[in-house]
Amino acid sequence: MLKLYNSLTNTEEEFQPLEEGVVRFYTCGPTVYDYAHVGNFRTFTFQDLLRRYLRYRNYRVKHVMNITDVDDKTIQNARKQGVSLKEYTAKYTEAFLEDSRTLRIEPPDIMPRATDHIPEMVRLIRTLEEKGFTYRKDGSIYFSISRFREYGKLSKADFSGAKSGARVDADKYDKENARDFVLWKAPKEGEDFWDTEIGPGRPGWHIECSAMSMKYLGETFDIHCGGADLVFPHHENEIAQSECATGKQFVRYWIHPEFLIVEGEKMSKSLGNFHTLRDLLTRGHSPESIRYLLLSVHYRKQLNFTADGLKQAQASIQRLEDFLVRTNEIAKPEDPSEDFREEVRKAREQFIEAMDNDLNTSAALAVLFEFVRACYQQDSRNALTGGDARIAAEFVHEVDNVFNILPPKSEELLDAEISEQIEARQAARLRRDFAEADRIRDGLASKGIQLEDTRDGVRWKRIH
RNA sequence: GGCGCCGUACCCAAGUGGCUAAGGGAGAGGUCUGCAAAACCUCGAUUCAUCGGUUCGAGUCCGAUCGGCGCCUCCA
Repeated sequence: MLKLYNSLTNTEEEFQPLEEGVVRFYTCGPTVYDYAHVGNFRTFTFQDLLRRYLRYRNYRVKHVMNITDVDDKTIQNARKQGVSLKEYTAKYTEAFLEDSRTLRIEPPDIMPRATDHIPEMVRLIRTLEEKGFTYRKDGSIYFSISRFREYGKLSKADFSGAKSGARVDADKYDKENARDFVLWKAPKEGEDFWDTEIGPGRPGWHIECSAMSMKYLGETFDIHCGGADLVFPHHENEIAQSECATGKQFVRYWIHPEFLIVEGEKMSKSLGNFHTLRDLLTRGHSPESIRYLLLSVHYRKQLNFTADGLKQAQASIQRLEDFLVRTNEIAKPEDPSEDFREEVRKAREQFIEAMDNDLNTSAALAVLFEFVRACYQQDSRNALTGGDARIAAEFVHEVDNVFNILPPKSEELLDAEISEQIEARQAARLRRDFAEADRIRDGLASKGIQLEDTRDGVRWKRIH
C-alpha cells in the first residue's frame, strides 16, 4: 500500500485515489521567463518519479502540468527585449521542454498554458464574485481571505487576527487585508491585457492553477504537487479560490518536495551558484548523474547539490551499467533456477516496500545495489546461470523504468574502425608486441573507449 | 517573532522503540592480468551533535543546549 506524506494533514497517509485505479495528478509547472535551474528540476524530476512509480503500481495516471506564460516577470522581460509576450514565452517553453527531455522527464498528458485559459479563469472569478468572496478596487478584483474560515489550513498559519499588518506597507496594496490576494489585475500602461466581462486586465498568479486543474481533472482531484515554497501563498490561495467556488474539497493529497541548496549554500544569482541545466551539461556533467543525484535523496529533505555529489552519482550509475554488461555477457534464454527466481521476488518486494514508504528512494536504490552485489557474489562462485543472469538484468531494467537513470542503450555495434583496432591489438598481444598493443589501447582510450581484458576476452565500454 | 526541517563513518545517505546501525562514493587489502586499467571480492561507525529524561529496551519518543537550513516577499 503506497503511503504519501500529505502536507495538508502533515501526516503520512495511505494513498487511495478517488476513482479506483486512476490517479488525477496536477503539478505546478514552470513560469517561462528564463531557463529553468536545477532547483526547479529537482521538483520536476521528482514528479516524474512519482508518476512513473504510480504507473509501476498499476495506476492509470492523468497528469496535467501548467505553463505560466503571463506574469510580471514574463511581461517585463518581453518588453525589455522588445518582443511580444507570446514570442518571448514560446522560447522558454521550448527550452523547458528540451531540458526536460534531457533529464528524461516524461511530458505531461496535458500541458495547458495560462494565456489559453483566460475564459475559464474569468468564469471562476465570476462565481467567486457571485458568492461574495471578492471585492473590487481600482479595476482589480481581490479575494477576501476573511470570508474563508479555513484559510491557512495548508500552511498551518492563523490569519484570523491579521488585519492590515503593521509590517506591510498598506499604501502599496489597496487591500482590506494585507493577505488578500489579487484574482484579476487591472491593466497597466503598455502591458498585455484581456478585455473580458469582468473588465480589462490580466489574471493573478493563483487563479490559473485553480481554473486549469479543475477544468482537466475535476473539482476534486487526487494529487497536487509543487515546490515547498509554493505552500504559501500559492497553494493556500488555490485552496481558498477553488473551495469557495465549488464548496468541495479541492485536492486530496498535497505533495511538496523540499528545496535544494548548492555546495551548502542557498542557490541564488548573487552567490554565483545558480545552475541551469545547460550550465551543468557544459561543465561535462551527464544528464544521468544529475537525475541520479536529484532522485537519490528523499524528496522531503533538503538536498545539497555538489560537484562531488555528481561525481559519486556517476560512479553509482557506472556500477549498475557494469552489472548489465556482465549479465548480458552470460545471459541465456534458459529458465533461471528456482532459488534465484525467489531472490528476484524478494528484491522486488523490498523495492516496492521502500517506494511505498513515501517514495523512499535511498532505501529503494539500496535494495537494487544489494541485489547487484548478491548476484556478483553468486557469479564469482560460478553459480549464476545464464537464465539467472537474464532475469537479473530484467529486474534492473524494471527498477530503471521507475528511476530512469541508466543511459539509453548506445549503439551496441562498434564502429568498424574501432573493432578493427581491437583485433589488431589482440594480434599484437599474441605476438607479444606489447608496445604496439598499449599504443592501440591508449589511442582508443583517448576516444573514450575503455578496454578491459577479461578471462573471456576483451570487453569495452564508453567512459563518461 | 510565527511555521517547519535537519545534525548518523572521510564524503553522500537510509534507518517510522527491539535480531550483529542499509546502500553508494572514496580508501585499504586481495583475485584476474604481459603490464596496466577496469571489473569483481573482502574490510571499514562498541556508535548516531551535546546533556538530561521516559522505557525492560532509544539513533529512533520527551525536554534543554549547541550548530546548519528553509518558508512567512507572484523563488521549485
